[in-house]
Amino acid sequence: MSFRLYDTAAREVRDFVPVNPGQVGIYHCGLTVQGPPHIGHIRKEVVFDVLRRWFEYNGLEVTIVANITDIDDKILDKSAAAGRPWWAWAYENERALDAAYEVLGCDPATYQPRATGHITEMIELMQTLIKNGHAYPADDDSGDVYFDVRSWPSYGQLSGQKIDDMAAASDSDTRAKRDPRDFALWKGHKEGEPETASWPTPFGRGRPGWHLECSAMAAKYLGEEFDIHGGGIDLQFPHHENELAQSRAAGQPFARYWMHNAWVTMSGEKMSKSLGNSLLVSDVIRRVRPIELRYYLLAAHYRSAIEYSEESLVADGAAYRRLEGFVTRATEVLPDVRVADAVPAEFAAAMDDDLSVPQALAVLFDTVREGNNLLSAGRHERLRENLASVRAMLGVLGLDPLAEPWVGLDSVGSAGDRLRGVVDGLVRTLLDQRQQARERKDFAAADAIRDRLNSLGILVEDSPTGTRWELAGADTAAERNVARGDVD
RNA sequence: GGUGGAGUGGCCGAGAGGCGAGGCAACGGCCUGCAAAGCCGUCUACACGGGUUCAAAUCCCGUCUCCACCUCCA
Repeated sequence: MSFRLYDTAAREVRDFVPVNPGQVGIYHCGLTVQGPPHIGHIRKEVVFDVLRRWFEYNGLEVTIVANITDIDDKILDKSAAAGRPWWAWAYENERALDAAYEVLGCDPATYQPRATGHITEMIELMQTLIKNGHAYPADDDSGDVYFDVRSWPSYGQLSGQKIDDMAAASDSDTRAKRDPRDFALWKGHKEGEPETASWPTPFGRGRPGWHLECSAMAAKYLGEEFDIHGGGIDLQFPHHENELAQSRAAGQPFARYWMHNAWVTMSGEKMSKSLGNSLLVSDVIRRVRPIELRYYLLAAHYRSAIEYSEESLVADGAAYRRLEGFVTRATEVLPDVRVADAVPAEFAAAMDDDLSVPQALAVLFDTVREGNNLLSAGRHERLRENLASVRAMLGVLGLDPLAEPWVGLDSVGSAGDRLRGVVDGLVRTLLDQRQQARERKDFAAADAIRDRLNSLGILVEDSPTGTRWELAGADTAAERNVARGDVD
């Protein structure tokens, strides 16, 4: 493949060359599980899911490691405020995050290591850094361990900043620091913090500084040199800058490419908790189908901010239903079409160019328009190729309505299957009566049946091959599958 | 103070010297008993002021506005 990726460190698009031919190792920062995920958090997951799918389409073997930061200041603060153990709080939010991945059709990471499970690796890394002269334990008895930024000349290379222009680090007390910019590798245990939130080290009891875990875990699972390190753009500094400094100072080459996605903003500003809960993934998927939310989050280029609005979310839902509608109608005519092995060259070229999803979507929409024309013209042989191609493109984006996880009734179970059969049978009975009315030109009666179904939230659509019905605004893929049927 | 990004048609959103990206909405037409869906068409935009060029949304200079990061952030 001739994939090109914008590398934050180089500030330009670079040819992608993996460390090991045929394989890709990706590390992206999961979440600090201090609360349930909002749609900004999950955008990152969707972006990296599309990246993974594109690599897999191209035959590469992909390993994805996404950390879970399950101990930090905010987790301690919020769990204490809620009167719950920090570990219960963190784990509950980790499960909410996993549920959000799943509902948006993101394949799980190869592994999701937790910070608290890698204390030993962090201690080893600190010892290496101290031995190399790049870190030091605080000489008060705080138990803190700091990275010595002055000892690392290229500190600031990722974010393009000079040490002397930076503000002092505020993540810990500055008294014991040699330079105010030094950052904490390890935070000594403080009075009033739970004993369970501290671990023994040669430097005293304490807990991980945020940055250290990623250096330790990335090296453990992906090796000392790996392909892509990613996350939200805000992580560029300080988090990724610090990771890079730690790992390089410990003698590791670390990531070859740095990939950062932009924000979901509201009213032009970064999303934050003050905006309330309305944009939690769990809440938004009550208003739009998860697959439409996925479309919304991937339709813009990953390096462009998405300015959230209810209107654009709804508009993108309509755009997705245009794609889905074609697949549905064409599949009714040609039920045995398989997904094509290859996507159109123009689509591939767009994806290869730094994951240019907007241009790839333009190719997809053009192909769908052509497909709709073939469908009306009854040109089934060409339609067959067209549909196979459309589904291949949708598959790369994780949006094929006939592929997992969007199809299949596993989550509904046999009771749901039976219910679907019952509902379909009832609706079909009414639609049969409507058809009889239409045949005797009693359009008033026919329209009355349709209006009645509409008022129940059932959309009725006639086509040359029969009448289709569908539940309007179904909340979930499972529900939609339950509540949908075709009548010949 | 330092670093980086952005301003595109009613809305969303690509592009980065020359052939109207794409989507949503609206309007007109075709199709339909009527709808819906689909198709065809219409709406010729690039913050502002200069400049370079045969040609500028794109390059240069200046101005305005907005946003992010500067050690808790996806």
